[in-house]
Amino acid sequence: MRESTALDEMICFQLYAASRAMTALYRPLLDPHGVTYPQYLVLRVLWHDGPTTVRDLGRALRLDSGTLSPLLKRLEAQGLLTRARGADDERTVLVSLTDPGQQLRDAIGDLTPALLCAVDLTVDELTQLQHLLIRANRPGRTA
Amino acid sequence: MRESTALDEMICFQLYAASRAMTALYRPLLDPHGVTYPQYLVLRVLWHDGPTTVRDLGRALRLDSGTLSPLLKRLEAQGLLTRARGADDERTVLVSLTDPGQQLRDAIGDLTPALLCAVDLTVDELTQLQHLLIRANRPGRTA
DNA sequence: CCCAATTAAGTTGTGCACAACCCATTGGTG
DNA sequence: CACCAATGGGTTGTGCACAACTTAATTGGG
Repeated sequence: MRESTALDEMICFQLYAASRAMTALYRPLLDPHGVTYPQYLVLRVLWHDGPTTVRDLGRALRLDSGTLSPLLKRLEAQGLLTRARGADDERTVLVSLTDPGQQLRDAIGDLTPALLCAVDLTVDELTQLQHLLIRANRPGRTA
Repeated sequence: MRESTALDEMICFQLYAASRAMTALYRPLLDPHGVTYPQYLVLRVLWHDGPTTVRDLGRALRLDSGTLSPLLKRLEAQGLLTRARGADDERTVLVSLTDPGQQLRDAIGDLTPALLCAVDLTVDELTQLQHLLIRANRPGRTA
């Protein structure tokens, strides 16, 4: 049967499908607040770390400026954050939350319970999955 | 520290990051053949199952016609497949591989080895990950 | 000091993902 | 037969992801 249902292919498809299913779970929870899942991830970094450069946001989320620039522009247009050129280094742009951006943290609240009950996994299995994914995200030999 | 690095959030981000990292691994392998990762998934279904309706492709890949229609149109423009309205049911469209589409299977070959050595996981861990993802893709209580 | 290489953001173009819609065909049911 | 809900596929609009490129600022070496 050749490689029709080979191991790696299955894992890769499951990963791809699970990632899309996960954002689909977040959608109805975030939609009322007017933000998407990637936007929510950016906000989480800002809630946790305070004002952050575009470069550091990119490092944290593994996204480049081609993705972040328009995304941040949309969040800025919503009044959730501001962007300002760095004083010391004019190349950098520092992203800071506005008051509405800060308040959104409490408005959205903790999404954990809603998500946990939507997945058929125990807490142990989730922890296991998390550790495997973290290791999977740390590639071995890129060459 | 509130829910700044909560369990579910970490897993969801790891899933999101791992999925993107995975398609990034496929990109250089598929690029020379002129297909993307989602296009490759469609081809795999066709290689495995033969002519398939758009509806069944959507069920297999968990994608709707809004995603599949333009994707299939691009594969058709490349001469890799053809689309034809069903004879019995005029609503359905049957997707069939052309000869070049069939030959691409051998041209691309088995990508497993290249992918395995790019991930820092043992075969056992990959199997474990696969089973967890399969269960994660089977949601518990949607309501 | 000056210039080349590097870095930080942004822009452009392509393709995926999905919601919201449209339309034609189908398969009942009255 | 007439009607009507359901189904299959397509289109439109928005946003994400990324490659490739551009521009401006910075840094380091001669």
